[in-house]
Amino acid sequence: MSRPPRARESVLDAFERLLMDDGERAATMDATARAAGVSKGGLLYHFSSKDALEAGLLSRVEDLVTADLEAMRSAPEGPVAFFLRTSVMDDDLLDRALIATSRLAQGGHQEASETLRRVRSRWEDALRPHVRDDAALDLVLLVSDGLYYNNALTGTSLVGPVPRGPALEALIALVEHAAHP
Amino acid sequence: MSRPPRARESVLDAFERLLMDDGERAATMDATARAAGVSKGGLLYHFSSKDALEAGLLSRVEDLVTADLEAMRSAPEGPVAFFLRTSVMDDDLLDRALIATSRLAQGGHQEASETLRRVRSRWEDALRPHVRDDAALDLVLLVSDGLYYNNALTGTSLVGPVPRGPALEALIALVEHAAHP
DNA sequence: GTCTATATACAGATAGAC
DNA sequence: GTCTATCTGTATATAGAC
Repeated sequence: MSRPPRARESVLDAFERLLMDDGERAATMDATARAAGVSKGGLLYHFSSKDALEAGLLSRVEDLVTADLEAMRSAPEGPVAFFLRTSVMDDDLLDRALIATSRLAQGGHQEASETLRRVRSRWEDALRPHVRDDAALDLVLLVSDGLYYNNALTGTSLVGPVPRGPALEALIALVEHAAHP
Repeated sequence: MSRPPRARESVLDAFERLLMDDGERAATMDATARAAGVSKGGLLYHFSSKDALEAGLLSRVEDLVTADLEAMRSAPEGPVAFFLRTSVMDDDLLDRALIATSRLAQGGHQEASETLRRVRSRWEDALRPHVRDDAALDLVLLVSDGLYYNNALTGTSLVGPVPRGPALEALIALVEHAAHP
């Protein structure tokens, strides 16, 4: 399990950022290389094709979700509240990777869609024991999806319609009350 | 208030469909013309640039939302249940236009993002009198966003993770119970 | 109103120097 | 490992025939 080269990670970071901020169309090899501070040839040494670059992003997502599930299991406030709270984007590694992946998926990228489905199903399995029934599980997941969707729309910028602070706490309390067994 | 030319509408339909099914990148002028059964020159007669084509989609969305708000006001089951039920994609005119618009928005299209924000705010205003408080309003809107997000991901295809039939009824009941004044 | 032909720009990818 | 130069395909847009 070797640590990946630093330049490779910078390229992935830049690719994510471009997908988030400007969308799939703007996230070209050229723009990614420029944003990462390498030449196109340099990028192509680490990722020999656009497909390889995209695959790199997807595998990063899976790793980050594994870590997130671990944190969720041991969260003092409980998995449901933890899950909802961390669905409000904090610009952390997982949030960025997930939004970038959903940009790819919405661009028709088959494997990106499958990755998102698989990720959602892993969360589903982790949350199921902590909610009353299937409707409650749907509720929790859909609220989380809604939060991600809004975060993805506003990109990294400004204030969106996503509840924060006391409004977020009230929302979590409401969902918890509706969802708990 | 003249009826728009039929060819123009076909072009918009094709553009929507391409955005939904294959994403922003695939929704080129060329592909749109081909799918609408006209030549590129023919398309450019109706929409003199890509910007004009995108603007045509956005103005269609606003019109459809106006009609939807009218229907929501007079829905027998009440605005909240109507809103949630129609957030599960039925492949109707509004659903298609909205998903296509969100593809544009996620491609970095500024006016598309603004249109979606404006639309969301119109729904917000229509729903506010029918829910208990702000947290309940957030809940209803976020569940709807979550439904749209999942519909948008699975595109027009197959079964996604979106609840249907009895599962949808259970979800609506749960949200109604949590949200009603 | 709708077509073909073409100009210009930029995408992904290859070759090979350093 | 990283660079420059270049090939090939395709996107938007223009010009002008029918």
